[in-house]
Amino acid sequence: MPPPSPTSAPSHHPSSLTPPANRLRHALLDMLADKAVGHGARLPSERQMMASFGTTRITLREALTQLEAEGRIYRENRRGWFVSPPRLRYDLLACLPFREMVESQQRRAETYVLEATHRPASARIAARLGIMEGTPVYHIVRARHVDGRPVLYVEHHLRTDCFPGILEHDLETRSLTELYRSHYSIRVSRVSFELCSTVLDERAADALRAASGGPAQRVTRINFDQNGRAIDYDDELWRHDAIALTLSAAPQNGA
Amino acid sequence: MPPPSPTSAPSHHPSSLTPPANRLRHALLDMLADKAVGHGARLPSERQMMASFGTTRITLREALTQLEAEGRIYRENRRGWFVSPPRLRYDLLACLPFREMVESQQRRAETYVLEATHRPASARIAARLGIMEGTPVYHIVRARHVDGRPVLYVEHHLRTDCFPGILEHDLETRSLTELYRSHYSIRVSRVSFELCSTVLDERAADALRAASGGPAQRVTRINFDQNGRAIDYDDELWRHDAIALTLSAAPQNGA
DNA sequence: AAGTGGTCTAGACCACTAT
DNA sequence: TAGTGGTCTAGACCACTTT
Repeated sequence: MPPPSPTSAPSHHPSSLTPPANRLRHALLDMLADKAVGHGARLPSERQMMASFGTTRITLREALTQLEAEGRIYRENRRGWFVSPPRLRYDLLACLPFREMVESQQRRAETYVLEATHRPASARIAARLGIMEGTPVYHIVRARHVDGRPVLYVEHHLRTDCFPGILEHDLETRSLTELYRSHYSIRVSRVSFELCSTVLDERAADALRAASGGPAQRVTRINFDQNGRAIDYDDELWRHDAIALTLSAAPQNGA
Repeated sequence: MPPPSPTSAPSHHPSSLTPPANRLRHALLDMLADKAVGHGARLPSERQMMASFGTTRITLREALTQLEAEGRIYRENRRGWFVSPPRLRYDLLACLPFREMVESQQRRAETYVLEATHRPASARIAARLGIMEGTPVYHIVRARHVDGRPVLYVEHHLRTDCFPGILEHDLETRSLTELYRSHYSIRVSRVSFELCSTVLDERAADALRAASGGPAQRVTRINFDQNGRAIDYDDELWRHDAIALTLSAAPQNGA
């Protein structure tokens, strides 16, 4: 690879066909692949990379942002750039508790409760749960880590009439669906998802040590019990490079 | 916090508490909401906005890129910025043909065939179809538009032994699954998805009048017939602001 | 031909993290 | 306190789209 020609006299280097940003991207890809930069490893500082690749901050950052969008690297707010670990596979219909899902893939799970209160249901939440606006619902907010990296910010909204006193339980260790079954005799018999790609809002970004506005995958989910009643509504925001959603089922068309 | 006095005498405007980029974002949001800028409407040119908001090109572009990531606006390559129409709802298990899905939401569908050939299966494709690497497969590439906007780039890979001569049919008007049934007596009885957020590669970007590297939602799909045999493998790249994936089913856990 | 977005240069200051 | 990423300024040239 040619030395990063210093400012003047770029002369006749062979590889100067591709524009700088793209060359930069490939150079970075080489760095990710060739070296022993394992998953989660930190990249050199931007100023170091700037110097070693001979570019501007802005151009470098564009290349980094591109790789971030591709899901190959990620950043922690004001802390630097890191190599993305392989995506966690999230089987939507397996409905495994988070810990089991993570551990079955030989990875380590942690959960932190950020909030566990009740509050009146907003219009949106009430609509999804089929209750009156203003009815109290339990509001549980958690951050979940994989191998020490915070990747998921969830807000759960539970019908209080279904789960009286559920906030008293240990919500960092136990799975909600397991509590539903063991303490309230409620089983989830149908789930309804909506998925779309967005960005992290400030609260989520905060919990994930990310920059607000970073790329995210939203997974919202409504759980129904054996009587077809909506019992809770979850709003999940994942760091977009951290998961691959999977799904296998029979199609439901009448044809 | 001292007002971020922008160079020359902007005087004493009240809203100078928030940093410029965020103020800009809100100003743009106002523009999207307040005015009669309907879905698909074009935004003013960057230089115009630069002037009217009193910022730099780079700062402006950052705000625009942010709104793009949020799915509120999108860009067409070198043509400008546009207001995103509402997301198309894509029910993964309904398995409706594209045209029906779109038209049932009161929108207009168009399909263009970009390629219809056969070629030896790559290792990845062979693995997904359960065939030997190098076995020929049909390769169909299509671009699909909603209300005149290209939003989906798909590559289909079909087992040639299942669908001899399928390339002779009209692939712009007819749905593949309908052809499977009517001409080959093959029904899709199971589907398997993998979803993740990525970026548009050059070919997809080209077909979607987008910039390569723009945000995208990948949906890959394997269809199985009534005998459990993988019959085709689709790789879909959507403009990420164009869809919301939905899904409703019974969970599959044994518990 | 004019105007647009895409890309790039060469700096700067600030808030925050790490030491 | 030194170094980091986050943000911003003030320009420039090019390829492409549109008129």
